[in-house]
Amino acid sequence: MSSIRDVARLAGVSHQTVSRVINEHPSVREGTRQRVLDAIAQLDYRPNVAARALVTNSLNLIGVLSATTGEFGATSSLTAIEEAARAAGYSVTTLNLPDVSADSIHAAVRQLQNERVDGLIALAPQARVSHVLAGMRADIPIVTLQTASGATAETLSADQVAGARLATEHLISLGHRDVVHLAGPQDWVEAESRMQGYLDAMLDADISPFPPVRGDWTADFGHTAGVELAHRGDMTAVFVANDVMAIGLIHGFRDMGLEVPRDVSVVSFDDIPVAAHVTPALTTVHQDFQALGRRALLLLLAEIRGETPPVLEPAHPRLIVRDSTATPHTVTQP
Amino acid sequence: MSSIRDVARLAGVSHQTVSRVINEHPSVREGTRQRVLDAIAQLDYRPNVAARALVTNSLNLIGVLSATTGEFGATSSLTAIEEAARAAGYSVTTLNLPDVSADSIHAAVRQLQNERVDGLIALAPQARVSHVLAGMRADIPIVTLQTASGATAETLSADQVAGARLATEHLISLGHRDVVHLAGPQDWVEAESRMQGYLDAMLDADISPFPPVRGDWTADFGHTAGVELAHRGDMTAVFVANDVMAIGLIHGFRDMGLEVPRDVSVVSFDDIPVAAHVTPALTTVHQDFQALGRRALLLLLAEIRGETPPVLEPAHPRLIVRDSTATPHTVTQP
DNA sequence: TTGTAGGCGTTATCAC
DNA sequence: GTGATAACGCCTACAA
Repeated sequence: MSSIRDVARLAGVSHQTVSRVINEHPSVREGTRQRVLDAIAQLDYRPNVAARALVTNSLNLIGVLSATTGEFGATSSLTAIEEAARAAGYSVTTLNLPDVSADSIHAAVRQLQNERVDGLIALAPQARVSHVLAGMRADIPIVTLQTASGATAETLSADQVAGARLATEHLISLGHRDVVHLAGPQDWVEAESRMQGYLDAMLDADISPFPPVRGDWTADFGHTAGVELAHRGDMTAVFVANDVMAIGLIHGFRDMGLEVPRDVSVVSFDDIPVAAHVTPALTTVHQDFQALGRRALLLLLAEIRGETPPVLEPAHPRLIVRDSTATPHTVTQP
Repeated sequence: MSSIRDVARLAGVSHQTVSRVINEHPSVREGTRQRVLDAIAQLDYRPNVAARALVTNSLNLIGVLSATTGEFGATSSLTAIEEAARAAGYSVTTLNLPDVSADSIHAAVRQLQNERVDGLIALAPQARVSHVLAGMRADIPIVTLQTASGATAETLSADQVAGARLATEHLISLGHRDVVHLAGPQDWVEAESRMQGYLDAMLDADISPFPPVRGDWTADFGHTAGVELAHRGDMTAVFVANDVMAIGLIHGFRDMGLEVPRDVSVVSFDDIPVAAHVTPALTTVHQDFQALGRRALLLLLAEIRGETPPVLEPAHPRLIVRDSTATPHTVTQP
């Protein structure tokens, strides 16, 4: 593997001139530049990132701390982050948290710092993670994605509350009053925001909300919840915090002889790729996870470069109405 | 940020001794070792990876070249790779291919080499990608994941053919003879293997197979195919190359008044998390994508270290029978 | 516009 | 067992 000096020798210049060409320094005569470029091509020379990092003190690397388990949203955001980062000349290293204890979070951040990342994006929707992060004051910029609470670190999210309100209001506008919320895990900021949107919508309509059912995002839990709610039988609609749980919920309902939307309406959140194809097709709130990822990266780069961060208005989720909602049974058959 | 010399000064030794302690060199007196360790802790010293990489010529970095679009399988494997790599002391950088042209593949490998990865795993199920990779002879080890064809590079995969055969034989054993295969894209090795399994099973049972329908893995395509196949109406069962397409297919069938499994049976591949909860619950072939990822990493590490690669027997997919299959209509109602 | 000197933080080599 | 010295490949600063 040839070095900058080999190129210099071949081009008949000093290694410093080669460095200038590589870094696009303006004061290099065009002829010299060409000779150097030729030599570079001829030797298939590639700058050594380690050597450069040693002196510039930056590897042009950003870290992603992920506490997700391959959900659709997180995966989409991650891909977007990676692409945007490379486009900006940074490479990306990902670290999956084994659990969300303060210890593993500390260890993970420490590890990423040891790897000399220039900044890091936390793809960690659990409130606890953002809190631990906020309380750590690592000496690199950190942007937390998909988290709504202000905390200390830079945070960013779609407007989950508005989306949830949209979903709930859709049910109410159809005539539902007995609307249950199947929520996400307590610790997740998104879960809280979506619940907030539900509560807001219910109270605005002068309906007293039910105590929410706490789920864990999985289809399996949704199924269990479906069976239980069918037993209770005191609601005509459910707002579910994500599509995957909704699919399980509908399954549970069916096992108990309840059909959606004939007997119960269901609205959920995310618009995963199969949402339009399951039976019934899901009425759901669509989010642009990729845009979210790109924006997180923009924010982080601004912080790394010490620029003033761009002003980013929150993304606006929108409701997609499909087959899982209808006017309530009791209303259509008085 | 303190350096090895700061530690040396504080511990009253030479920087070289500190280096020995860090690298667990045997010949350091225990007392000295402790003093150095204390100094390290006191200064919160962290080795500079760039400086180390400069002299060892390795960043302890492995690259993952991904040509997938967030499918369940690829995502699971990627996570497993990342975790296994970190456990082995390597960090991971991911590069998503914008497209699978030879140019982008070349550029991507080049980019990863510029980043000084010690080896790379291609999470690229398209045959073309493995071919381009095999023809490139980059000067770093490359392991290709989820690819069955031998090619030149190290490859690794679950036994897709066996899994597909299992699925098809299940249909045949139920009494189906008119079994259509909704395949994956032509270029994907997995798609080819699954088709091969279908063909094998059909021929073994002395049934002449249908020409397969080419899909693209998406639920949307599945839906289109469902509508078309319903028009044709010449089959009693479909073996679909993945669950997501199967969900779309069933949707398309339903739009045309065909119920699964009453009118048509469907078997698919992957066992994604919602497979058990959609209606009807999918009979499908389960694969352990995480194990696949871990094995890919094992193979790569062996190559990087110049060891003889471990002998890995292919993973054995298994069939999970749920509700989407039944005995054929024409047989149950003679 | 171009070249020379020095140093970034670490490991390897060879003394002692 | 420990230390001095020389790289590793590059960039910054300064000199020509």
